[in-house]
Amino acid sequence: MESGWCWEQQTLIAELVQGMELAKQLRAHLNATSSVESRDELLQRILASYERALLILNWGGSMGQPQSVGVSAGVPESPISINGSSRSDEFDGGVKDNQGYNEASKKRKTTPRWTDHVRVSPENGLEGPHDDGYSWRKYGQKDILGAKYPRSYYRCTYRNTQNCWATKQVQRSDEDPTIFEITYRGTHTCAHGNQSIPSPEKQEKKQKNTNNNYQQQQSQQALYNFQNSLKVITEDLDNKEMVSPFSFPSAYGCSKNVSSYSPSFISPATPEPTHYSVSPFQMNNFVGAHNLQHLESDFTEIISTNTSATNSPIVDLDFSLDQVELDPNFPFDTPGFFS
DNA sequence: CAGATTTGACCGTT
DNA sequence: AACGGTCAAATCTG
Repeated sequence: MESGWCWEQQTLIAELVQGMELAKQLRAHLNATSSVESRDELLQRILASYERALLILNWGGSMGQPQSVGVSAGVPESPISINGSSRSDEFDGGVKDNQGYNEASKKRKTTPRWTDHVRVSPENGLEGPHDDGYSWRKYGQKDILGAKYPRSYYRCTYRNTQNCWATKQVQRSDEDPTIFEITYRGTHTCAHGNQSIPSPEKQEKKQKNTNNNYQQQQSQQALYNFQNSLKVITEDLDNKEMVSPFSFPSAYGCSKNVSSYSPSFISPATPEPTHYSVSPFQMNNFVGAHNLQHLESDFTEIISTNTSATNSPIVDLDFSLDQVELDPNFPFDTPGFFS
């Protein structure tokens, strides 16, 4: 934690360089008779790479706030990403009592939180929020004041077995019942969730229909289709940090604290605002879930929707955000940085 | 029978 | 005191 920036610099450079390389590859593909898939993949990887780079810059630079946001959001489950729904980060956490005293007791308060809005199209036969690739277990439901529909509370199925404290709340929109507002809290530290990436939602669905078979098989295809069917609701992004809720990159790590969890994967982001995790795989994989429809969107949106990296095994590298600051001397002129 | 869901009670925060 | 979030016993499901 102490010497975090160095790593960030390296990561930033690495991300940008990677993006450049991928762009070159894509260019080559444009001439060749490569498949659309390969181009898409390259494209997504490029976007992901730049997104991570921006995240780094954003963190460092701005307002010096604990942008837990991004991180946290990062990946936990970013359903969003999958469908590209918007993520309105509202982390409540951090700043205030981020001093880090009693972690346990303040866990809730400091846990980053972000909200996704997912619209389910009737034609898809999906009645609830899509599945975000993780396994959730409902632990409560409550009628919320002023809300027409009750709010459902879910926690990771592996809370006990893998000490995964990710939770989410699902609330159906009053105005448009086809829209579900999903608020995620904490990030997954469990190893699951990846496998079944995007399957049509299952949790809410369970309550209504019961067919959750197709999870894994059609994951990819389903994901793609599902994405297109979901409507992204973007709420005043202006107010949001440009930080992507999701994952990111690699590097933050100058800090050593490599996760306290034993497994080789860990969550993309820990509940503590000052923690960030990094997944080596995310660098290359998470993009998969990103979707094309964002291509036309603006930068902000792209950034805010990222996601899915939820799947890959993750290495949790904790580090303190407080350490992250944009270094005025950052070597942007590093060779190869922009070429 | 194990695991998931339901639901009223309990607790912390505001 | 009200509200939101979580717990946990009862119940359901495969």
